[in-house]
Parts: sequence; C-alpha cells; structure tokens
Amino acid sequence: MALTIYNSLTRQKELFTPIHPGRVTMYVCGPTVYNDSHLGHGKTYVNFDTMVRYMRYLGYQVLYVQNITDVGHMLDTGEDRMLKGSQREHMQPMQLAELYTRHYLRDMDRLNVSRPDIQPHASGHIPEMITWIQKLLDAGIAYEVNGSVYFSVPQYKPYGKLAGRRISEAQSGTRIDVLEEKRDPADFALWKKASPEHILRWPSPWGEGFPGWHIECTVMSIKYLGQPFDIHGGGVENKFPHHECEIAQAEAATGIPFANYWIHNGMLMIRGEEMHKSLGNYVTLAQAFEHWDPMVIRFFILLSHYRGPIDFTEEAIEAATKGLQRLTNLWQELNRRASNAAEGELSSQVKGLVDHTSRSVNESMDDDFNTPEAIAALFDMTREMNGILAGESLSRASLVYARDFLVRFVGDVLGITPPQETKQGDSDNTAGLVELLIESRNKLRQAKQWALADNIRDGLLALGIELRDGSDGTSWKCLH
RNA sequence: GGCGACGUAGCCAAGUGGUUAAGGCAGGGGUCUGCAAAACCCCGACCGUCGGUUCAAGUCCGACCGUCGCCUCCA
Repeated sequence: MALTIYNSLTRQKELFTPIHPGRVTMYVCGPTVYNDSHLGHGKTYVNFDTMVRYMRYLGYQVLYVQNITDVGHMLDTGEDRMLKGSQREHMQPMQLAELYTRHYLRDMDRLNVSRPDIQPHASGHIPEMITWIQKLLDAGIAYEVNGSVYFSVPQYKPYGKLAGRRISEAQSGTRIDVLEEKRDPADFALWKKASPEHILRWPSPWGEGFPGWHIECTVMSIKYLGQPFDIHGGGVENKFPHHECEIAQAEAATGIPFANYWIHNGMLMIRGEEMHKSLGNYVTLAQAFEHWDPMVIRFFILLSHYRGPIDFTEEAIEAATKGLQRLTNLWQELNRRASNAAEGELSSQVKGLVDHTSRSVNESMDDDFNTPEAIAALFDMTREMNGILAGESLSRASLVYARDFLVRFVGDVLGITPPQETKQGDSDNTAGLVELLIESRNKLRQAKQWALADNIRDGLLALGIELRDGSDGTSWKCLH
C-alpha cells in the first residue's frame, strides 16, 4: 500500500505522488505571535507534525516550512493585533513578537512537535512581498488606490475553487463595511497604506504601509519550496478566505499551480464550542500543562482523526491519560525486563505479533494518517504482549524487538516520548534509596509483617513512587 | 441566507457496500496477589429520524431533526 491523502482541493482521497520522488515540500500556516498559544494551536501543529514524522518514517526527505506572522493584520475594527498586543503589554511590536515566538516554541517543544526546517518571519520578507505585489500589478490583476493595493477578484476566474464558492454567491457588505476604495467588495488587500499612528510600517513603491493578510504565505512558501510545491496545510477555518487568496495571488502572478495537495485539519472545541476569548473558554497551552502532561494532550489529539473536530472535555482527557498509561506501562515493562533478561533467540510469537502490528499501523497511517486506527492496533498488541509477558520469561532479543517497535512507531512517528527510565546513575541517590527500602520491605513481607510492609509502600506512594509486587520481584516507578 | 462538515454503546472514537460494527475510558463479574497496584479473561451498541437505490447499507441517494465550522481576524 502507499500513502493516500485527502486533498481538500479535489475533495477526495488521492494517492500521494510528490513532485520529486522521495522528497516532500510542505508548508503549514503558522501562528500570529501576539499572544500565548492555545489548545487549538496544539491540535493543529501536533496533527501536521505527525504527518511530517510519518512521511519521514516512510523515507521521504521532507522540507517543512512554517511561517511566523509578526507584521500584524488589520481587524475589521480597524485595529491591528500586533499593535493591540504591544499596547496591552507596553512593548515594542517586535519585542512582543519575539516574546510570543519564544513562548510558542516552548509550548511546541513540550508537545514534542518537531521544529519546522524553516520558520520564516513575515517581517523579514517585506521586499519579496513587494516584488510579488508588483508582479500582480504588472499582470493587471491588481490595482493601486490611495497608497493601497488590491487584488481584483472578478478578474481571476478560478477564485473559489478551494472553498467551493462562487464570488457571485458571496454576500457583500452585510457584516463589514465595504471599503469604498475597493472596486469590488470581494477584492482583498495586498498592501495597505499605513495611517499616521500605525507603527508597523515599511516603505514601498506605493508609500509607507504594511502587507495584506494573505501575501506572506504565498511569497514565503514559494520562496523556500518552489512553485508548485507538494503540500499546503492549515486549519479549516482558514480555507476561506485565507487559503483561497493565497492560491489566487500565487497562480494569477505566474500561471503556475500553487500547491498540489491541500490538507485541512479540524478545530478543537471546548465543551462543544469553538474556543474564543469572548466565550471565556480560551485555554492556553501553558495553562493546560498545569493540569495535564503534555504527552497526554498530544496522545488525546492523536486519538481522533486530524480532519475531525475534537471536543476537549475533562472526561475525555482523563480517558486518554489512562489509555496512555496502559501503553507506557508495557513500554516500561519491556525496558525493565530487557535490562536483565537472558540471551536467547527471538520468539516467533513475539516477532509475529510485532510484525503484524507494524503492518497494521502502517496501513492505517497510509490511509490519510488514520492515527486513531493505528493506536487501536497498538492497544491490541499491548493486550497480547501483556498476556505473553505474564506467562513466560522472554529472551532479551524478544523484549528488545518489541520495545524497538514502540520506540520507532510510538516514539518517532506518533511523537510520544518514551517513559522515563529509572534514574540510575543520577546525581541524586533516589534509585539507591528506593531499592534499599524495597529490599527491607521484602524482608518484612517474608516475615509476614504486613502492616510495616504496607507502611513503606504507602509512604513511598505519598512521595510519588509506586511499588508493584510481581512474580519476579518488586518494581517501582516515579509517578510524575 | 449561501457554502461545508458531522450525528456510531454511559463517555471518547475507528469503520464509508458484504462473515460475529475496531480500540480506549468508565461500569459489572472472574483470575493472579498477604493486601494494593499492574496484568489477563468474560459481559454492552444494530449505527439521529423517515423514505429510497441494491441480492446486500452506519457505509450510496433524498428529506427532515440536531450539532458545529466558514462566509469577518482566528490553528
């Protein structure tokens, strides 16, 4: 089987064929860095990161580009988000952008989202944007009015092909005041003249101003990935108008297709509603991490298909926590046993189980990155492996074979970091002390001094160390 | 109003034409264990409603009900 991807452009699953065999060029719309990242960012970037990881696992050389928007865009209230943010925090706009870029990367690191290969900042690509706008003017598909430049939508026939709309259908002027200087209500800004109080401003052939909402993605993706490139991703809420405009700008200027595959991921909801500041249900990743382990949040996200919405509820997160524990318990147990297992041949039963699971998860991932189905197969394997583990002592080779599969798939592809190894060799003496207590407790148990033995176990548990008495001795793990 | 998505067991969530509808959580019953934890075994849905197509439909078509997104910055 081979990788198939649901392409928003054609509205169907298609066999993925990159432009250059063995290589993938991919662009995903990044955040506007004027505020802390929230759970919705978490879902989007975990979704796309997992795709990148899987394609790399398949052997593709992936070039992954994601922008950082730091130039500010006009809200319909006439305000600029970067400007608003800097006033709120009493900072210079670029200082604000730098601060929240760092926060964003910090949060993504905790979710184990691998960093994009290139993270171009919009503010660093103003000259390229100006050049591109000039191209559109030269092509006669854009026009200048009072120091601003607009894209003439009626002149670009394919407009609406991504979102499935016709411009005649668009209700114009119902909810926003149509700028009188635009020739058509559907026209969108490529360059806006800066008002005197606007700090974020750059010189251009049309006077001082700032770039329009969509031009940065068109210009930066093509600059680093070429035209066309393979995959363009982003949240569904950006399908229209943002992505539609990106296509229009790119293709109208050059006559060359923009991106071959468009991937849109579903939104994250909080108790059934879109997360929105005005609804008071806005949860930043930093806040979420205070309650839940970032790996639990990542796992929770992957438990649903990327294209669907996710409803973030405490109950669902709790279920994900338990499920992940089940998986990591096996991982940990394999590690523990492998460290002192006897040499021997690879068990054909284990090999069969692991190989079967490996094929199964690959098929699921090949089918439009179906992570929930792949995870179900992992749980099947977990159950059977636990059964085997309970019945016989396996050779080191068998344990390592199973463990390495988890490292490759759960670790490298799903991006779930392995359970922490017991801290042997750490600078502190925790491991030694715990082992000593276990030894003493087991002597008490042999003497049937249950109360004292339980006292030690309860005391350690209160300190976050859990003991498990097994047939082959007592193991322990830190609970945080 | 226009465009689009979705509605599967108490909760979360795969499955998109064909043997007994994955998996996780919660719940119930067992096994193991001094107890606990972990683990294993057993138990649950006829797929929003109503029609239609088909030898055969959660799975395709239509209508209706409900939820959500986009149409305005948004991951």
